[in-house]
Amino acid sequence: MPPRKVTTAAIPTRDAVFQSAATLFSATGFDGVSVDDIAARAGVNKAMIYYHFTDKIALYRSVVADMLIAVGEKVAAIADSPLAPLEKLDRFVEMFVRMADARPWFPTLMMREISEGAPHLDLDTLGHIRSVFLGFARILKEGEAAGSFRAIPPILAYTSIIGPLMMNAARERIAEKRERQHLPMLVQVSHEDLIAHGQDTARRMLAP
Amino acid sequence: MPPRKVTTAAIPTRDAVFQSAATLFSATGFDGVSVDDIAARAGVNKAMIYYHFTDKIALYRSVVADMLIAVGEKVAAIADSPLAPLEKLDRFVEMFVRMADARPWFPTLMMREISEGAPHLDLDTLGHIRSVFLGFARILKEGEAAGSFRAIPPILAYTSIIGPLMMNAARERIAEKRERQHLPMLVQVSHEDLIAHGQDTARRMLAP
DNA sequence: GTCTATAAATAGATAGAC
DNA sequence: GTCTATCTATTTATAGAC
Repeated sequence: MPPRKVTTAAIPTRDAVFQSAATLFSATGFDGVSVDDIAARAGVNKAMIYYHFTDKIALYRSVVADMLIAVGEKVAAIADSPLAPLEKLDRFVEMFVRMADARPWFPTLMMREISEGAPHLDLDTLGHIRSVFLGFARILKEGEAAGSFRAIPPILAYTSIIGPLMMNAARERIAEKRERQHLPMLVQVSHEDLIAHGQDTARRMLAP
Repeated sequence: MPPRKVTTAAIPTRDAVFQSAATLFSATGFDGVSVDDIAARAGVNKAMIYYHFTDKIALYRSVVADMLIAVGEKVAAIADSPLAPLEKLDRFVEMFVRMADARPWFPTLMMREISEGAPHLDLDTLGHIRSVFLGFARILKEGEAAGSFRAIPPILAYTSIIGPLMMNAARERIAEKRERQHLPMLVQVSHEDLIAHGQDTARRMLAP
């Protein structure tokens, strides 16, 4: 199956709006961003947003769906691969950190939606979220059956792994912001260290 | 030192506003709540909010400060206690879950602030956040010196422990919301299970 | 596809009577 | 301390010219 793309790659104005929206929504959330802000940052006229997208919430959902579909496909690919469960676990952690690096708005945006009870997401989008979790749960189940992992409620294992990764990614966004504002820096953690720590913690948590 | 209280216990209107604000801000964030909403839920007139608090952001900050000061004091008490480092770690996890139970808005509100880069918090409030972290770091350092814990960057240990706890607390709020809306329920995790899991994961992560 | 202008609703905040 | 009424600014969204 070819990777599904929500953003079609040849509509410059639409893409500019999409990128601007993704950045701004992640920085201040759905209510914290005005359509004027998005248009200004994209360098396009506000009316163009309503031409290319239905309305503000549709634009927001397309940003979220784009991320979730991409992550869901990667998780499924890892779960379906012929790797050993322990290796799949490592790949899952690494994939998550890399994804957050490639789409810096992903962790902050998801953290906010989770903390709000996902009021801006429709059932389709919630289905994408569930797909990511189900892919992870498959890895867990396989490892448990193989005796590589001990039995843990999947939701606890899931939040224990992605919770820290999301918080650290969000911290990174804060650090960038502080740098721009010339405030005292926070302690920085490299992506390699974060991956190694996440993998190590996950393995320790799931060791029989 | 007696526990400092931000809410003075004998001003009914002010307290009603405070409680209403705490609930609503945690549900939809600073921008997602209108002063009208807060007044309506508190059953008081909107003008009273501006009488008892300076403005919307001052009200928000007093809600956040109230939570952070309480948590900071509890962490400091644990760090200062004569317990062994491993016991302190257990107490820290338990305290965090109980606090989230007593103040259901705390984890969601903090998750949102973190994910937004804390744009609504002043330096005083950020200092309270830092106090909580520093209390935890003291426990970590003591355990490291005693040979009970291996060396881990404190910020990684911190996010690895509170990240999952916050995500699960936020999940609980979502579950309540779905129940009210008669949607299919999410898997529930009891507080006791959550505490046990958090303690176990923390011990495994820090084992030498 | 892109722009200007504007409608319609809602937000935070305050003045002033009681 | 509490309420009514209102001011001002901002927001989402659209109509219509080009």
